[in-house]
Amino acid sequence: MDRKKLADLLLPGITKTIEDYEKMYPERNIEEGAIVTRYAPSPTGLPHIGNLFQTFISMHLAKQTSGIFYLRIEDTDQKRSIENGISKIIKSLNDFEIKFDEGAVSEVDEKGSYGPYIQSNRKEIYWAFAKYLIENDMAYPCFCTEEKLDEIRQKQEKYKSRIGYYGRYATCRNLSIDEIVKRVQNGEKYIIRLKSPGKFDNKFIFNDCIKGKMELPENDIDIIIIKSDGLPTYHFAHLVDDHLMQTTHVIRGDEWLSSIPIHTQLFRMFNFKVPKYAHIAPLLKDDNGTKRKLSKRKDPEASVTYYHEQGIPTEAVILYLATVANSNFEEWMDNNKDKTIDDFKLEFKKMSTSGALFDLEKLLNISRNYLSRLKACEIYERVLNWTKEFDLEFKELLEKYKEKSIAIFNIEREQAKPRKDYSCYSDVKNQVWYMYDELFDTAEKHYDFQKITDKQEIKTILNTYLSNYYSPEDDNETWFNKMKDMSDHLGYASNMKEYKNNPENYKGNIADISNVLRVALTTKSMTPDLYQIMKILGIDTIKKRFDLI
RNA sequence: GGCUCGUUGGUGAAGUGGUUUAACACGCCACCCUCUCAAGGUGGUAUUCAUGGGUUCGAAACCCAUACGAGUCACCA
Repeated sequence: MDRKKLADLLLPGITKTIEDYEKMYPERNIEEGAIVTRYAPSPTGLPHIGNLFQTFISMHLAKQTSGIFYLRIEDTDQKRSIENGISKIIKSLNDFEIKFDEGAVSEVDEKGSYGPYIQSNRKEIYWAFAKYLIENDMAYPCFCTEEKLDEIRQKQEKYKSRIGYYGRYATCRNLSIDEIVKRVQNGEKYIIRLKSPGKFDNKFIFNDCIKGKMELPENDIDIIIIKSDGLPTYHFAHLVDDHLMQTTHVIRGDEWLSSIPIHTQLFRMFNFKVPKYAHIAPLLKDDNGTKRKLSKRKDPEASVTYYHEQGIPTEAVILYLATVANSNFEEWMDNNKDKTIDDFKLEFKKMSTSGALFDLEKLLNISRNYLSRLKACEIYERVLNWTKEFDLEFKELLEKYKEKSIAIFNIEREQAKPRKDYSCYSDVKNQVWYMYDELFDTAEKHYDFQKITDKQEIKTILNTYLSNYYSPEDDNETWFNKMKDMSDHLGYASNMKEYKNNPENYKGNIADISNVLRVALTTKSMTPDLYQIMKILGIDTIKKRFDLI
């Protein structure tokens, strides 16, 4: 029997050849320098923030070079797949404006002419490629059982050799064709291994787009390319898919870096052009002084649903990830206020070679800035949307008092340097609850009076203000002048400088008076502009709240 | 254990041999601003770039060693 027939015996029923597949997928019509890249998750769960980071980078690079960003589903480990995994992945990325030019669009549909994009539908393609290797004596069947492999491993550990199926440990490597045929006909189970031509002592230079030049040993391990379930391993699928789909840049987590010897070897054995690789360092978390990879199980902020629940705008998350990707992004954004993130030129060279600590505080700061630049009505829509899922009580108030709510959100907003009160939608209620009678009346109140705490004096101030000074029609300036007048009248300094020079001449100052009004109305000593708050609350509410003191 | 990568402040980092007495941003602290807070303004916040050697007139940057950290070594991706 010759090798061609042997290949047929091992991987039966395959009619197409590599050449056939090459012809099926025409060369991509893209410009010089365009990046074709992909996100290739296994559908085992929702993406985490690290996946989002990676997809943001990939999509952005593809866009800025007029390239292609596609979604390929790596479901070759069928045990771990979850139900509707594909749709869930697509949806949660869509929330962050991560969109694909081609690839899977649901469990059953896809778009683009380089598919199928779901690996479990590509079995015969992988087999055709594996057959080619067998025919050319570059792959062979391995009959070793799990126990046998265990035995080899133990022996290697005992003699402190490198672990793996290679060299003299690769016992199935030199089986004769006759013997293979015999064992196959006996019904023995087998998998297909690569006959690695590499030598561990040979080094080669690899140039990563992010990590730069490094020296790596050749791969000499006869890795498995087709598993006993007939599906390919990651390494082999990567070769076949990224070749046929004409990926120019493989952008992925740096846990793959050590597989580079295998991957480049595979491409060379087929005489295929090796794609460029960019290995992204992971997002890290400080865990009692040591840094470790952000983990979905241990860290709530690692999961993308966290941002949804907290009401952190997805735009802010992306802005933060952009600054982590290229730290000059923030400065660029500051200097290019008229441009959007899409105009920013992301560079591999500026990406960190070691992982960055994930800084939630910084993210919230970015979020605060982002929200401060939105219009009051936009804030209203977004907060309302968020409450629909997470705070029905507040949702009803927002709907009932739409105009008023927008007015509240507009306090100190339309100015050159707007207030930055909210870092996320879930913050909003805590900041403005006292503006709604329903919430104020039922709240347990802790009045935060500061300097003036004497009940009688407080009452005097409130009554004097209401009967002699307050008028709902006053504009800001009039309102403030009246505050000054009242301060003078009651023996408090209306001029802060004056007060600082001669504090002993006064009972206090205008700030103390303002504090009394502020706290009586809101219970809080720190709020936005008091004039505007009073304007929105209205005379009736003001009276009612003063009466409570 | 083998292989590989990394180590600049509380954080993200800029920086690839000489206006660096280390940019910028977040955080923190102080002060300022005709109401508080926020914002804004001003200033402070690494005598020093993991440690030890070396190269050089000159090093955070180049070389070597050590320490520490990370990744990987599956019929998982």
